[in-house]
Amino acid sequence: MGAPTIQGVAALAGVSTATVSRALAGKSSVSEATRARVRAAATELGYVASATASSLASGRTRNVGVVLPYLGSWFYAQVLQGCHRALADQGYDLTLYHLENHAPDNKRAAGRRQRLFEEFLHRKRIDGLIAVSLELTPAELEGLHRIGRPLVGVGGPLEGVTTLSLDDRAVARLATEHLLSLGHRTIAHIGGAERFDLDFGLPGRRREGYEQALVAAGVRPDPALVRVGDFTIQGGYEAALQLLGAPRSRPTAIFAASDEMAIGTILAARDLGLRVPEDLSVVGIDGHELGDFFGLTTVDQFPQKQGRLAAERLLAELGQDGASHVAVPLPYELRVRRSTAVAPGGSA
Amino acid sequence: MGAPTIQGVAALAGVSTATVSRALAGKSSVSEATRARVRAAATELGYVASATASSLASGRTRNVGVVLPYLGSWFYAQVLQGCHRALADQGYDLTLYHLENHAPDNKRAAGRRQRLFEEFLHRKRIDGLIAVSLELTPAELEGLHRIGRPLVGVGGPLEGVTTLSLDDRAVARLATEHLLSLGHRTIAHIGGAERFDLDFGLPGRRREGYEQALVAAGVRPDPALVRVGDFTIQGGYEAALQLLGAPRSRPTAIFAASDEMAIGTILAARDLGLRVPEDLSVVGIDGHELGDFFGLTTVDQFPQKQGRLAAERLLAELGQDGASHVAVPLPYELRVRRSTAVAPGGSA
DNA sequence: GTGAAAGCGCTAACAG
DNA sequence: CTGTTAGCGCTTTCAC
Repeated sequence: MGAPTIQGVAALAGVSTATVSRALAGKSSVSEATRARVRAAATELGYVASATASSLASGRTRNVGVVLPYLGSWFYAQVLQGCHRALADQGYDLTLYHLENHAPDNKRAAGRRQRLFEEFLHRKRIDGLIAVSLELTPAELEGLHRIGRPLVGVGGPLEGVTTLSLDDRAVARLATEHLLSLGHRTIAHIGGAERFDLDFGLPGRRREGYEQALVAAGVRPDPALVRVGDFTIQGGYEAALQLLGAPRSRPTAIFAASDEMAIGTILAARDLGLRVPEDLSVVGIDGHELGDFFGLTTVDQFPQKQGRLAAERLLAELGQDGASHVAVPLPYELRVRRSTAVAPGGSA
Repeated sequence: MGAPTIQGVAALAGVSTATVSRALAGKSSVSEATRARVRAAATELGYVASATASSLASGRTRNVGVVLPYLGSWFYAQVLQGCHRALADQGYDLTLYHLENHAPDNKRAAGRRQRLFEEFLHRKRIDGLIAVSLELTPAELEGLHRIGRPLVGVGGPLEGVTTLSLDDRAVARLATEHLLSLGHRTIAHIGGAERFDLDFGLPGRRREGYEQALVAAGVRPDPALVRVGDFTIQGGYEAALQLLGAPRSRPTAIFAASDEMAIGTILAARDLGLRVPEDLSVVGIDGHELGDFFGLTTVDQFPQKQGRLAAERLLAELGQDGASHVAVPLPYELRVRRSTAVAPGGSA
């Protein structure tokens, strides 16, 4: 007994296969009576249309690919979850393409990556693609366009691609202005090293926003107050130890470019016997789930919503045929918790 | 210009489409000379076989589904990553089916879940399925079998399904014995509440292992030393506060059923002014990435490897036709770091 | 070794 | 509103 086919349903309902197809696809050109009979037959047989056959015949797969780095990080998992839900609600499957951490000398990872852009993505299994935080080589970008399907990027500008992106400078300014408004003047920053194949210069833009806010407030940016972390708790911890260990120029506030680094900062402060926020204010970026537990003030960027918006955008482009290729700004919001307060001895 | 088809390759190579198919599929019945010509033609045209057409014709999709809960948690993301890599290395795509958190009154989530088991999984888009930590209703399980494809479970026994599972009792015994061997006698446990639709009684089994180890060492289990958390840092923190706040019967060691709860325990101890490990030893389960930072002693269960093993198992079942339906034990290993030490005033 | 031909199960004109 | 008729782009007998 193979699985039921459209033929079986047609026979049972006493109509042609074309009618079954139309009825089940919800086309308007089917009488309600017929549709009901077809539905009943389909249910009775437990019929579900074969995606492969349907795809081949129609040219639509009802499947979307998502290319994503760092599956292990909370942030990207949230984005993925947002994509998944939005797609599933529209009946779409999601095929996951994970891009591994890019160690330059890792041959195997490089091979996997190449195979992704040259083989997997070209199998016509997907109607469209969502690319999250990808910095691509020209060859890879060309490969992406060559698949000839709508493409939506999240988090970085891709040549000729609709992209949802966060205004990193504005976010960093907002975080820094929050600290300034509390009277802080010695504000340190833990950012990220500029890597080659990721982030689209994100660390740089956040640092710029930080400096812009300082300058606008008449505070002179001090390079000694800037450290780089690797966006992990540990990285933030270590950078914060350096910053807070300096006896002379210890900052009264630290703005970290990610919540995980901010949490590392809070832990470092504790280990040094500093109280947060009495002795040190800390603010991060992301809206990480742990932020609540640590009382972390942050600029939330709603990662799950980013995934949802990307999926909705892509589905829209699949619906109408004209791709727009616009840049869409992503929402963000300052979320004040217990890790920030008026500067010691200062006044707001 | 549509994408190149097998026809174009055949024409360019001067052979039939059948030969192109065979040559590219690596069948032995093609002369090396022909194969080389076909390869060259395919490369020249940038030809990649359409997965949908190939699937329809052959009945094999080269795609595997992964059903997974809690995408947001580090642990499951690791499992997924392990699956993905193993599958991709064999040329398989991975279609992700995320099962949302099961709030009993959440109609939308329940609807999504039902649709998954009755529609998405039956579209013949996948050759097989990996089910991670799913506790299913009989109807859902029946639905899974009805798709008529190989099935591999991770983390819980599914009726008539090959399952990779951790010996939770043994793991809990190992963790507890580690503490006992350091001279601890007042050992508390932070476990999980038994939920209805998940975990296969995992919290219960871990608690049993804990009690077995105690009894074997001549220590009488004390229900007052057991608290439930929700497997998060926050949950562990709160449970630990309760445990450590009791002035009379404060434990010298805490065994948490997950690393995240163990980390919460460490943070709670710090907030109470207790030193780890001098005043309190802490051990967890998982092998969480944060364990290193916090110096957490744990029983590692290699989640990424779990995903890889599941994928390899499934691919094996796809290769040979006979499903085995055996239970495969998962590896684990005690990993001693700085959070455990000899009991205060005791001796090992 | 290679080619011809028959589908895989569905959708999409085109008629009526 | 419904049926008939071609395929979608491959894989796979079955011949040669």
